[in-house]
Amino acid sequence: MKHWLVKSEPETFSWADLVKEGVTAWTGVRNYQARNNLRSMRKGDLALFYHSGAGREIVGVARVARVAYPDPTSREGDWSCVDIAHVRPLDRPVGLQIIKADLILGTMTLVKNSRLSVSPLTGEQLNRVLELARSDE
DNA sequence: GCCAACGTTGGC
DNA sequence: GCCAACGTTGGC
Repeated sequence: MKHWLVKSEPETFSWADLVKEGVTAWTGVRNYQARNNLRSMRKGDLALFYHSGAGREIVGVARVARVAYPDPTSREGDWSCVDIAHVRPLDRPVGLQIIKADLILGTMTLVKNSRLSVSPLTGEQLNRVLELARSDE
């Protein structure tokens, strides 16, 4: 199974919005690399949910509920979206500063290319985030 | 609010 | 095909 990180400005679409909706169409991606990542997703893949801008932290775990299909919000161009389902919040959000300072997480695509809205995660990175999210230190 | 990084566009 | 100009994103 592959793992992912998806990113959204909380003012636009927040974790709370996802919790409220349960499942949402992850539309509006207009970047080829991000689109190709969407198309590589398989049903059931886990995706960490990151708040960019205000927040700058990973706040929850989501799951791919439907594989890529044509983005209904796209009027031209070859764009895709997937459906994302809420799974559970992190006990403790993992902030960008923590991520950058961490040996394992420092190599995340989020750090290297902060603009990419859909990026892959290694299993090691996913597990590390979940570990830090439940740590009390 | 500023600026760096990145992607896209268009002139040549 | 190259590269300068521009727009967007996101961290600070």
